[in-house]
Amino acid sequence: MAPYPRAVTKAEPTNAEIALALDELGDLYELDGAIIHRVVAYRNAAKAVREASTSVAGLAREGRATQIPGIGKTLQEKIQVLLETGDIPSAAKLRAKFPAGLLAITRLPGLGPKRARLLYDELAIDSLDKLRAAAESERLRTVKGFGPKAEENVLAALAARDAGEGREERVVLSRALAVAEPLVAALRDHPAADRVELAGSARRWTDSVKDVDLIATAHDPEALARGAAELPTVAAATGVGAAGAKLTTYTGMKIDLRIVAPEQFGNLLQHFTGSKQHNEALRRAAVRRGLHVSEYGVLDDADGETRTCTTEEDVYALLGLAYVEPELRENRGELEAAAGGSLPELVRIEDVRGELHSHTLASDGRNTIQEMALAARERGRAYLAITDHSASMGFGSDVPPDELERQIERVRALDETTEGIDLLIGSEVNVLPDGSLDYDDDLLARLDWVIASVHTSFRMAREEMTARIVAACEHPWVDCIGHLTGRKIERRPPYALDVEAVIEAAARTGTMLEINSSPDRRDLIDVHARAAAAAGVPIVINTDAHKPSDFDYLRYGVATARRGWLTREDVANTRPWAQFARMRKRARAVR
DNA sequence: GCCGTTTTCGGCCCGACTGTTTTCAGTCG
Repeated sequence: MAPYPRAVTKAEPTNAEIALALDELGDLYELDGAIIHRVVAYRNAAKAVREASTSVAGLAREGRATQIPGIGKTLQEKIQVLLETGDIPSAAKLRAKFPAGLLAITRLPGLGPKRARLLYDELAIDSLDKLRAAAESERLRTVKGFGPKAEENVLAALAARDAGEGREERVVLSRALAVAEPLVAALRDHPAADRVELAGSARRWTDSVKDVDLIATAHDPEALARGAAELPTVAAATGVGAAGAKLTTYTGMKIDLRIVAPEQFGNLLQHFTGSKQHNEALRRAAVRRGLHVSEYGVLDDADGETRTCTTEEDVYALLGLAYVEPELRENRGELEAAAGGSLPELVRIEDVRGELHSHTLASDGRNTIQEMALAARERGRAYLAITDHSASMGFGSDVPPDELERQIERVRALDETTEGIDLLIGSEVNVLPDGSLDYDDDLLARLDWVIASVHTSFRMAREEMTARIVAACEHPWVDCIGHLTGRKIERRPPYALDVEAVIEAAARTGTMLEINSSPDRRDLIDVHARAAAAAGVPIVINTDAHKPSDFDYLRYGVATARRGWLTREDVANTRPWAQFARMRKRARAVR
């Protein structure tokens, strides 16, 4: 596979495609020996484009891409040329200068752009095969800066690559937490432990993680490290000592445990929670105040003293910043907000009062209405909508109209006799490829609540898929769109869709958008949820429960909402049912 | 190449590790 697949020519490159072009250009400039800050500027811009919630192509066409942080006049122009011609001239020129195999060499561990370029200039090595041959015949050592050890490392890196090691293997957060949370609990119970905290991307509640970072303090650090290595879920441990241990669980999860002195705990936890972008931006802001932040403390230029912090709050306070919740630490404006006192008060799990997406035996759920109702009530939900699949679902999960009629009666009857939770009858209706629904309007009108979701024909063209979902938004009996993009984390990309256009349609029609909490969906994603809420679209956090324990997925949906800067106000189902009911499109139309 | 409660020019996050060197550049996270 080519490292940078050329997009098929079409009018509107996606943000991901533009980001890929910028990343490629950064890599090529790096090989060309450009100063590193220029290269970094391209990579920062690529990341900003990839995360942008609006169409960067659209912005660039209007000359407004510069409003994305990290994009200036030059990149605005380059993106514009990319839109017009399908390529960036400087990239085409550099591609001709450096063979594609050179990039593969820079991706080997231990060989960066500088050393790869040196081998190319001195020995004309422009492929992994030539590199291997040169290492085997001991010719690498003829180049200044390379020795026998370098040859050995190159051959080891190539062998590891052939064995398929070092693949960027990320696991969905729920799988990582299933391992990490019991491990944290066990370590907290250890007699030598004082504090044990989850750090890293898991603490920021990212969609998936590469490994798990734990930070601890202990009055007997070595005993805690040994205790960690001896836990029953741990298959292997290395570097076990007073500083911590590197563990591998039987599930293959890599765990990095660091044990530090209590006075540095805040600095370490802040550093290892990340993200890289947040920490870099934090340090840049600190430098402007004459302060230098590292994992060990905060060095003050004024007196040459390094101050350590027992808590993260202290680290942020030293820099004149309000405490930033881990979910916000992605350098998406949180530092400016922390400096200006305008950080949002994020929605919490206990704020969510109702569940508006659940399945029972009538479709593909595993339990009765009553079992689901009691499970929801047990978890503190004040209302629950039963929303089985609609008529065309297939695989034996479809609910024909006459069956839905009976389901309405069943839910109404059970609601009469069930204390402590309001039961509502709804449906998760399929949006057919032409944008229509598969129940008649008069049946949909009799329900309390309708979610419309796409479950078929995922591979439609972007324009058609957008029109399909916008049509669903415009339907008078659709209250909410379910799992908008259809992505499955690490397994299935989102379908081609103009999310901006859907958000606009939702705002215009009074349709809500769901954050589906299923840990492999978390869809809306954070940046889309943020954009939707900013556009005034009410967000609903649902678990899409198919069995009682699925109600516990709520924390993943809430985490996505928090990563999207949402407050309790932004999330519609933080309200009691009576209040929520009036926000539904069907209620607004009647009034 | 970007960016500005010191700046429109001159900076650009911080530290560990490695292998090759006589003091450090390149790589990595």
